[in-house]
Amino acid sequence: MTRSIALIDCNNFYVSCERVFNPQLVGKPVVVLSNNDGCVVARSNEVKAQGVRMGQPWFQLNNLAKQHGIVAYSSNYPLYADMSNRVMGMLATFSPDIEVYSIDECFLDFSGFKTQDLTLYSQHIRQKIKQWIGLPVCVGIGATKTLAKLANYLAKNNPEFNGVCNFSVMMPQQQNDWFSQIAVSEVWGIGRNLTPKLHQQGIHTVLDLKQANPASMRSRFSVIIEKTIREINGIVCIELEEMAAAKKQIVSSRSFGAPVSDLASLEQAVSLYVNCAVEKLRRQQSYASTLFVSIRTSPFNKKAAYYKNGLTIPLPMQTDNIKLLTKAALWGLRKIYRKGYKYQKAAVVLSELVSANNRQSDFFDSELSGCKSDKLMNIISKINAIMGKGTLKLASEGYRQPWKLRQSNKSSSYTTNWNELIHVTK
DNA sequence: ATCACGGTTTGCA
DNA sequence: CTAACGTGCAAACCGTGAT
Repeated sequence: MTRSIALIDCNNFYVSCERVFNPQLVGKPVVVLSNNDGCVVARSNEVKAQGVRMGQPWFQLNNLAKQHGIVAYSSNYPLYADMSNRVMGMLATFSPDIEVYSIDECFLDFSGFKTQDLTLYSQHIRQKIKQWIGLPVCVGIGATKTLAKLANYLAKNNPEFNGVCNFSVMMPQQQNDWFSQIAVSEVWGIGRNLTPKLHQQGIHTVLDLKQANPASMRSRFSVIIEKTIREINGIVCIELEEMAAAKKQIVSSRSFGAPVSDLASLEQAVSLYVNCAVEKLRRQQSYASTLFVSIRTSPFNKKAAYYKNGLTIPLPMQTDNIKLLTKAALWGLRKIYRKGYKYQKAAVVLSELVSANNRQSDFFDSELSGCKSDKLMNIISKINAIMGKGTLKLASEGYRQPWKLRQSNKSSSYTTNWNELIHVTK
């Protein structure tokens, strides 16, 4: 049976979220910046038209921003996460089979639905999400996830589709016409490194890739590209994954708001990152076997000396205990710390994760795995979940945090914090 | 010659 | 006033020592 898979993608998601609560921004050039107000991570159409690239450092855009009056927001992740949950919750009512792919994208399996009805059904979905949440979305439909992604790309970039492109009702010849107009780099899984290599092979458009030989492309590149080619030809190789698989590795890394030289500040930052990683670890009910801690100076600063180092620490037992993990991380940090450098970033990685039911119990079952501290951990997690992140924390995180993120223009957390709701009326 | 390993780099979104 | 460039994950790769 031919499948029908839809990809629903929010337009310029972060920018659109800001516009919901600040409608004067509609029609104006708006960007949202990454952590530390470093790079552009979301652009309104007006900004894209100016040639601003995804991931471009904000400081490089000073002149252009002044010239065109570009409004820049610091990223407000609590707001975007909450808006995303609302969208996903609504989408789940339109099909029983759903994969939340990213904060702004979602696959719905419409297999078994009448393909002729899907375009109208998708228009209905768009209209409801606009009406109830305020966000604009586009829908792409195809026989595979890769085709759904491509259909979505067409829906986004060609007004004649009115936000919905359905390959399932399109003639093959017409599909190929579109494919011949889309650059191969737009295909899901074809990134900036594969693109020039494909160009060398004479593959420039999606149609070129569709007609390439999957087997020989596999031997030349990888199995990934073989799957991609087959998917463009309508053969499902990438299944819908309704249950998010447990992560094999959990990373918490962040750049500092200002360079840091003293060990004490690094210790605070690393403690916070361990906290953050452990929250994720416990949410997926896993235990870590090793912890990796690393620090580095800025690779961009040519005037100051560069230094980076990291250390993998095997843990005496599989654990989710924040005290034990913090202790290990700080021990590692002190090993790799060198005086006299301006550090810009630290990271904590938990790996060799095992899920709760596969966990090996410790023969000696010491206090570390025992009930006492586990109970304390559970209580800390619960209180933080109810009262807000960071309500309770280990003292090693520190009270004043001069190294914390720069966020010079963050909007209010309108939907997740009562105290910030007031700003809506100001 | 081949494998398992760990650590590092690459690639992608 | 100046300097200022993200994060998270997995797969691929690569050197090493063991078999």
